[in-house]
Amino acid sequence: MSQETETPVKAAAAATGRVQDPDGTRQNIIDVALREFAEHGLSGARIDEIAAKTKSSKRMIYYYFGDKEGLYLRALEAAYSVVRSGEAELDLDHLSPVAAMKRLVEFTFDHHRTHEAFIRLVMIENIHHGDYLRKSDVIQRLNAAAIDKLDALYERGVAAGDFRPGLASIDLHWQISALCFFNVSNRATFSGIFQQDLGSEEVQAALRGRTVEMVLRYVVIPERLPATQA
Amino acid sequence: MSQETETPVKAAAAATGRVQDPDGTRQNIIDVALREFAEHGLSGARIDEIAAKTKSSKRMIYYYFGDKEGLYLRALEAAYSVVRSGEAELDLDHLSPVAAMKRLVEFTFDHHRTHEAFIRLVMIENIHHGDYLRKSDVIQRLNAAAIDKLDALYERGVAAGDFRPGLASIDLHWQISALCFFNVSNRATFSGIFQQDLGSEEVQAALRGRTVEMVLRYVVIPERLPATQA
Amino acid sequence: MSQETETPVKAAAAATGRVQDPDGTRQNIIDVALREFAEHGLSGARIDEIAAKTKSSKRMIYYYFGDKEGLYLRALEAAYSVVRSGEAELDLDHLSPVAAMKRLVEFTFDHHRTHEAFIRLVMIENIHHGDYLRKSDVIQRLNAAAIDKLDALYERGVAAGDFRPGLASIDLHWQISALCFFNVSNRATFSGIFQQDLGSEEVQAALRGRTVEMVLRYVVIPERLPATQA
Amino acid sequence: MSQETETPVKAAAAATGRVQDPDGTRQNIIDVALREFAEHGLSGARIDEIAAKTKSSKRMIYYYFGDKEGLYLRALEAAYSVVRSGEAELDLDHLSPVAAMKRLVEFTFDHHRTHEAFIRLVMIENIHHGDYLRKSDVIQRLNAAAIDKLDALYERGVAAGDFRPGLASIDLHWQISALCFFNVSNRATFSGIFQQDLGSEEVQAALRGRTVEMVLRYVVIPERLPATQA
DNA sequence: TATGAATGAGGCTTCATTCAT
DNA sequence: AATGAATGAAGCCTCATTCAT
Repeated sequence: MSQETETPVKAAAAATGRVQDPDGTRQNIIDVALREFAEHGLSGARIDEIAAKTKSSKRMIYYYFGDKEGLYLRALEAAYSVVRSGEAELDLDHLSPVAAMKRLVEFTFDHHRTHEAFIRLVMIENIHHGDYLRKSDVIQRLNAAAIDKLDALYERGVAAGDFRPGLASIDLHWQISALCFFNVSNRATFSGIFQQDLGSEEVQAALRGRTVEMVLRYVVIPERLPATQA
Repeated sequence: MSQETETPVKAAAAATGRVQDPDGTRQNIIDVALREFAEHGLSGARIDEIAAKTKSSKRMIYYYFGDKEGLYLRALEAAYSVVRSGEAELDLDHLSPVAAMKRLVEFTFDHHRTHEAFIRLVMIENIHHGDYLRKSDVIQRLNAAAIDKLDALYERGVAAGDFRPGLASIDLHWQISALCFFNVSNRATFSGIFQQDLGSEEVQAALRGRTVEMVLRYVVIPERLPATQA
Repeated sequence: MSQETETPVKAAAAATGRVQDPDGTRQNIIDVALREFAEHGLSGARIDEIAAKTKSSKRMIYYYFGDKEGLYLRALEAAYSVVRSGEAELDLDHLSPVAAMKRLVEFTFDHHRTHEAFIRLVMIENIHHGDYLRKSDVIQRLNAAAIDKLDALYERGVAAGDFRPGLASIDLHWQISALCFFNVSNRATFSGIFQQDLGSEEVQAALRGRTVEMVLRYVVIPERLPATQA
Repeated sequence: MSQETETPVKAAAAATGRVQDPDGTRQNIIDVALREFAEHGLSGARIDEIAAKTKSSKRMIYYYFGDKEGLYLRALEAAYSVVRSGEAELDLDHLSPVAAMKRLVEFTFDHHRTHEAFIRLVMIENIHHGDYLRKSDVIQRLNAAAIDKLDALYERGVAAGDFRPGLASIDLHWQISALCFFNVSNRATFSGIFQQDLGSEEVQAALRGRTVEMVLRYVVIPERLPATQA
């Protein structure tokens, strides 16, 4: 989250331990804040606690972010930014449409699962009715290209005769997201109610498989389904 | 949520003019608390605000519920209780397996959609890692029978040759829940990012249809799918 | 400023030293706040300092007055209230118009001089462009009758042929106020610049005499001026 | 307030593009500080705000003035300096004593009215018991000659038989100041209480006329009063 | 001479909770 | 059973000031 590029200033900072390094200070605060807000929510997080876990001070939080809400917004943006940049690494072009779709769903499932802080921030943001997300130009821009990959893949699959025509990729995105998001967001209550730990590797592998299956059965023409799904 | 039944105590209370209705007072507090916790979260909700919206006073909250967390737990239980009792009214036995499954998904979709406070409380509870839910015997009991209906239906469908065998009803429940829950829980951010209001009647109707379709394609044997889904 | 009427509750409060006494608590806070705001201004006064000098706590300030500005407003109202009720004791009817006018000016001069906290609060309020005063219904009401006495006196004097006709009592009030107010409000800088202490009894007596003389020469017909002023 | 005169240094600064104009920087800071202190008081004014409105930076304020109080003192001195130098332009010698006195009062009235920032700083300084003024040699010197003009005029008027003998010019100065100062300093509260705007041109003209009248009636022998005042 | 980054102390306010009646 | 008054701890935020470059 904080890929530092080596500069003289930062080198000095690293050496002495406490020299001026605006970007480093900012990023460090955001990193800590992201974790704290993800863990405790906007009202539950404590500025004092965030400051304490930071390399700098409470005062600097206000210096750079104005107030608690300003910091929360930057943390939210950082979370989206990290996740989206991770998604960019996914390469589907060399796979057949069906294999690519399988890969996409698996990737999304794993990606959500390994970015719990992001999931929790999105939950928290929804509790706040999306008020902060709506204020952020950054997030708007980041997500503009979020479904481009899926869109291209779907068109390719339809052209190849593998996918059912007539679906909208934003709807597909919604469905994939729902399953992958819920797996992380509601694990605690679901596990609690049905008295079983959904977080274990075996259960997760099974859930992942069923999620892939569900999406493929929805999108792929029955005859083109892989044998394991038939 | 607070259907009052006439009791001697309440009659007396009404007669003397003094409000002496323990159960009514308790229930009224819970009703208010449920709304406030659903809106603002556990740390975001304010005891003062809850008390002010109550027919009684802050002192009574502590008298009946001990502290803020105690009140939150009761509100959470009340939310689950209301939702589960609503589900009990669903009658699937007179429908064919496929029609019944369609009905079940539609019901779940609508039920979640019309019980936003419940959804939000579950989100909040997940933010708290399910700590309070785990403490509650009431919720455990309530949910024990939550998937009985689905279980019975699935068995009936398999026996009739309509459903694929080999699925676990708890998994089906997970998948249906994921789609229906996400529809409410993440509407704000999803709408925000893709710049369209997912809450409108038309969009909701479409989402509902696709959710049904996704489940049916997953469960029902292709040949037995209704024409509209083929 | 805090005329307490003996009640059982207050008797108990006085006995134990710290029992519930809302009015007493409120009044005590206002008394302290009035002094602190008069001494340091709105931004200069410290809530902590006010609370420390109070019989109760910082928390009670917010309980009763909401915030610092709310407390300031009540202190301002209290200051006006005290001054106006003091003025009510002045009885001019048994004196001749000229003697009464002399008496009125002397009274105003002394009254301002002995209510320095009030003067300072009014200065402070003027620094704030009268924003708080304008919000206060209480002050508006209090001052409605502020110049009634002067008005009646002036009319009587004109009718008796002692006073010049054609003056407006609000203008007279303005002039008397200016001289008596300035005596207190600007004493520090005036003394500082001209290197003499204007606060001594002798200088004050002289200033008072000249103030009376200035007003009488302005209002009274020359022939009717008392010998000492001629 | 900051009439810049061309100097070699400034020329160089303009040439190189780098701002290197100590006096200009200092004066600019004082100008801004004067306005801010006048508007918000010593404790109410913000160093950050002053710095922001300055052409230079916060660091320069500390470099030139040491601390906030040092800056306030220089601003106070600047305010007195500006006002006194304005007064120097008043020429009374070519007028008759009575006309000159009228002119002096009118001038003072207008001068105060058009230098509200000065008036407010004096109010603020009085709130601080004149502590800073007393520290300033500059102000002491400036004001030494403040009443010389009035003194000379009064002596001339007495010699001409126009003015009453036996008055002290410092007392006259006090009275004139009181009326002219109050007109500005207490306009907000006076307007607020009597629900009329004292700042309008008409009302100000009337107040000015009455102030002149009051002073003339106090100083001038009745027979020598101008017809309009009789 | 000049600047942006950094700071510690202290300011105002809010919170869940308890007390006295 | 019920109420308004009271509280201590802790929360968010701001201030004048200094440091590193």
